[in-house]
Amino acid sequence: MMDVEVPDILPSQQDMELIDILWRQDVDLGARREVFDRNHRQKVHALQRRSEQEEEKKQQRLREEQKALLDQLQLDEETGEYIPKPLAGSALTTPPPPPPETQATANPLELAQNVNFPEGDDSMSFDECMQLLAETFPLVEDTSACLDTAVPPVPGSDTHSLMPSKQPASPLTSLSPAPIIADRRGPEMDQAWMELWSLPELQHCLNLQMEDPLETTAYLPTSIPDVQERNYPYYPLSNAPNVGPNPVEACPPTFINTFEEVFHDMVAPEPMMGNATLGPKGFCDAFYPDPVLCPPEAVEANVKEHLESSVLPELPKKPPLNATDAHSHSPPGEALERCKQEPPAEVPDSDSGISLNTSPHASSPEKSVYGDGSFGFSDSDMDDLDFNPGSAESDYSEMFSLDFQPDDFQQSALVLSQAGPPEPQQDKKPKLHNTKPAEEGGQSEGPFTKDKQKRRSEVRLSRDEQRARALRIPFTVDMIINLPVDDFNELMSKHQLNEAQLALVRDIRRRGKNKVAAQNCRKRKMENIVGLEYELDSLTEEKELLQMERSQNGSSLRKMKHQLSTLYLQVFSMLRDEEGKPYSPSDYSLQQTTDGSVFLVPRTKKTHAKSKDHKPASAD
DNA sequence: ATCGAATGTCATTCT
DNA sequence: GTAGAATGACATTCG
Repeated sequence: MMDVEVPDILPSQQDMELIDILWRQDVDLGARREVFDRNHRQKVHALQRRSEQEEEKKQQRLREEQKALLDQLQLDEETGEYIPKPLAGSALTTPPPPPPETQATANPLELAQNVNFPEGDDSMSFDECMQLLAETFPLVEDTSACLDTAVPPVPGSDTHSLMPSKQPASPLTSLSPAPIIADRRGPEMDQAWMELWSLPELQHCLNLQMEDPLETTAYLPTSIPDVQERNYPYYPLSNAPNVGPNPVEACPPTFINTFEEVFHDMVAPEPMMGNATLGPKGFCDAFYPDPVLCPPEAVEANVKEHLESSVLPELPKKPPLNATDAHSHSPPGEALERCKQEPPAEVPDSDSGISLNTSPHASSPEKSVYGDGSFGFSDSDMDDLDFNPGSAESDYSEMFSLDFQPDDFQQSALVLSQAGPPEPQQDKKPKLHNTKPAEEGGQSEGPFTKDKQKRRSEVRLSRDEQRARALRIPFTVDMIINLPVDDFNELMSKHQLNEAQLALVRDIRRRGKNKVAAQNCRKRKMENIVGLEYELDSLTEEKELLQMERSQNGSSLRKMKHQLSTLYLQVFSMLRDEEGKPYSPSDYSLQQTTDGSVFLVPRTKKTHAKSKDHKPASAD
């Protein structure tokens, strides 16, 4: 890349005089001498020679860079967004997108700072530069604010510390020529930029970038603020804050000359694709970092241009009022807000009507026009509507005329959030088809692959919505399903619905209620299963406890029996008859009555013993 | 291609 | 008798 290191060997006096002569010529050409010191002049000289030698190299490299910039966009299939590809080793590799605006605004400053200047020699010129900025741009105060993103605010003469002379020459300097080139104002440059922006390739890239302008800002060429500041009087100078220290004063003229040559080479034969990665939002962000300062005409013009070039060709029959119109006819401030808030490419065929159930009232033109049109159609839904003659919607539609327009359709507009306002018959089909290209393009499907379940349930619901729309039923499905029977009947009586509509409404109500009932039933079933499982567990535990207790009782019983038998024999051995002989345990047994008395009963003659030997045992 | 889970829908019965 | 709830059975979708 550009070798801007100062050679260690100081030039001779003769060389310095020669360089001085050359330098005066440069001064006569408009360059400011105080910016440069002797080393700079030496660098200038060396760089001039190198630039001549490497001119061909640079051209080739720049072409490759342009190609690489085009390849920097990678479609994230998961989110459907274009995200930057990490380009390891490439000088154009920019920091990760997350705060794009910050990066975009900080880059010019970094570019200016990355130029390797001897510290201290440029402090004066930098102060002058800042002073010039302050005099030129009324909003120069914001410059410090912008600088805050990269370096701490340094007031007054301390601004020279902003020049990070310690930093090596950044490859960005050589690979981002535009910021420096743009500093060379002039009609030829204006013309070059005008031609650049009018190139079809650039517009094509703009269209691509409009798919996700938010990400695009990460690719904003660092030159954009300078470009719009200097070459487009159309844009106000209010964006000067993003410029930071004016590179034209902070940069050696050889840099400028070199890049100007390169720039001309780039602009003339082929478009500078590096800058072409601007989408409308990136366009707006780059040129008008402050939303208030962004001229809505610029946003509107770019949005229009994009929509006309990329979106509208896919909409053979544009609805009477589409998002483009809404944007175009809305106040400029709103247009800007939309420019910043929503990707324009998603507006016409956005499948985000997913949340139709959540907002019953259309609050914006986009919602009323497109939100109800998409209904979160899935491909299967589209097939049902368009290619499946046996589908319910088709049945209803074919059996009865779809020209039904309730008398109080306008009155019931408040309940048409889901069904949407009545549309002319011819608008339905094209609108349904319009949802296809975006889905097939993978742009709108990606984000929804994460939420398939939710999407699916809404798709289910949308089938009845489609049918209701097909028959021009002036109620929302929610109303049809959830209204109490009295209110529902009252609503039915208010509107003169034909037989098919009534049947559909009742079917919708039945299905809706049955759906809820099925959900409740399954929920109950699951709860029952869970409860039974819990009960089974508790019963199993109780059974184990009882078994344990039983075994303990058994062992205890055995122990007591053993003790009892021992005691029995002990007692029995103490008994003596009249002759003093012990009783035989095989012939007699001890029995105890309820009152506690113990009797000796002969075993063989139990029946008689009770009546005959009622004598208490003489236990000693 | 197959399987299982989740969900929607229909038919039937019960309240 | 009707509407709604409950539920089994089947279909559909999707991972």
